[in-house]
Amino acid sequence: MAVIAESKTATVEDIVSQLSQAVHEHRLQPGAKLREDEVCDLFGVSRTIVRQALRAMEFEGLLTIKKNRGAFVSKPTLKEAREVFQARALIEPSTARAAAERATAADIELLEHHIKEEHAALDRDDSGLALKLSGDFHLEIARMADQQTIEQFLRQLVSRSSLVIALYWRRRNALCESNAHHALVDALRSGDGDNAEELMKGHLLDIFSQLDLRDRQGGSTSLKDALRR
Amino acid sequence: MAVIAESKTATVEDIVSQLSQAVHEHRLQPGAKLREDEVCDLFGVSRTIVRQALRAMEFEGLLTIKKNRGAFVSKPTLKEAREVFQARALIEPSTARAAAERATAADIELLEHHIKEEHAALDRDDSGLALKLSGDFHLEIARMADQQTIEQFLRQLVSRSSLVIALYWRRRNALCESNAHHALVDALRSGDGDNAEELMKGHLLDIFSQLDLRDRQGGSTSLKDALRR
DNA sequence: TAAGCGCAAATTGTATACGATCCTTTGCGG
DNA sequence: CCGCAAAGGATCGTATACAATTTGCGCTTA
Repeated sequence: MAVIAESKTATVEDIVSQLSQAVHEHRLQPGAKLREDEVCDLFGVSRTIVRQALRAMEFEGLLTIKKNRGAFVSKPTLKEAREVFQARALIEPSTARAAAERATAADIELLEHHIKEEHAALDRDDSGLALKLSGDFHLEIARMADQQTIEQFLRQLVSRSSLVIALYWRRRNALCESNAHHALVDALRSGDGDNAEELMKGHLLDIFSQLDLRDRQGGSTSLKDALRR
Repeated sequence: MAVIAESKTATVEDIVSQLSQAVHEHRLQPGAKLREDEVCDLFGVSRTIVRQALRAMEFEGLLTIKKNRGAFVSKPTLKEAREVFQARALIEPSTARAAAERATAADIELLEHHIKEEHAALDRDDSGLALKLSGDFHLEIARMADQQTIEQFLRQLVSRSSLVIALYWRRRNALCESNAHHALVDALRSGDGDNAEELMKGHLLDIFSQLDLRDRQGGSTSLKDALRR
């Protein structure tokens, strides 16, 4: 786990931030275990702080804490994966509409800068960072809509989306969704709420369609079945 | 329902549940302070457990923890109050539609039982309990829709709605919204998704229209008194 | 009398020690 | 050789002790 320790004592927020980013960028894969002592050593704090951080990430859906077993990066089930994107499809289109009606020039510039960074990350083959920036793009739109409650929910959904993508994405390399983001920015700039709403709806459907969310009859995950080929 | 200290050591969930219920029923008013030692004595556990419970309630939006100051029942601002009901208006209608398409006879019976309890509580002049049951009614519908992610969000929204109502409700005594709930159950029973969606939308608008936009100072309540009923 | 300063009490934040639980391994018996 | 059980180690859960911060009171002084 390539997380850098802080020179001075890290806060709960520092730990949550760094660990979250590691999950978002798929440096920590679903199922990975986070031992408390290990995190303590990495950040140079006591277990009290680490446990607060892990608990916070559990609330966000990033971790699953099993009693007396430890904290693990969540592994969303197929049902949860579908629910995440159903919820996003329910929330984000109208949020994009609201954003279009409120977007300032500075907002647009920020989004364009965001897309540029995303492209740069892809050019560097840093698909993990690109994925995180892609998520941040959606969050930025929610922020522009000036709906903090929705934004908070969306933050959780984007986090879980990252886990879903780690588990169910078909082609790991191709993340060619920047066109959709460009089109969205255009709609936001022109204040076209209808268009922004439709584009966002289509964009989410597009992502959804690229997930392999078919029922895997191996849901049993029986070891016997898995070994017989 | 027994409140006050348990004979055997209470768990974090016990404390969250009882404190949450106290907030939902307005026995704990927005702005009330929850001192850690006091909660410790009430439930007979150490501060470690109490702090976990308070932190969990903060994540749900019920409490606001100020560093080195303590935990207080949240006081949603006017903007937050609007956002809560805007979010509910966004989420709940489609949830009601999904529920209508999936409702079983047992589900309908449960909802009717719920309404009966709510009426009984109102007859007993226990408006606090009636309010909580009213919120649970909405959560029950989300559960019927089989959307756990949405249900989880709605749980937070219902919690915050309780705070909003405590602060901004016009007529504290009159909670005559059971008609809307009855109509909803009828729509759910007949599997009429369109109607359920419309009824839910209207119901939420109705509640929203009864909120008072003037600023109001909420009285503080003693924790001990609030938990003893 | 009102304002300002400072110390003490109360309250929360953090670290650590101890106890409980779970998993692995090892040893014995079949 | 295999299966079951007990012991040991590793890890987490809880309580308590100590440190840091805030708050409120009382004193002083203009």
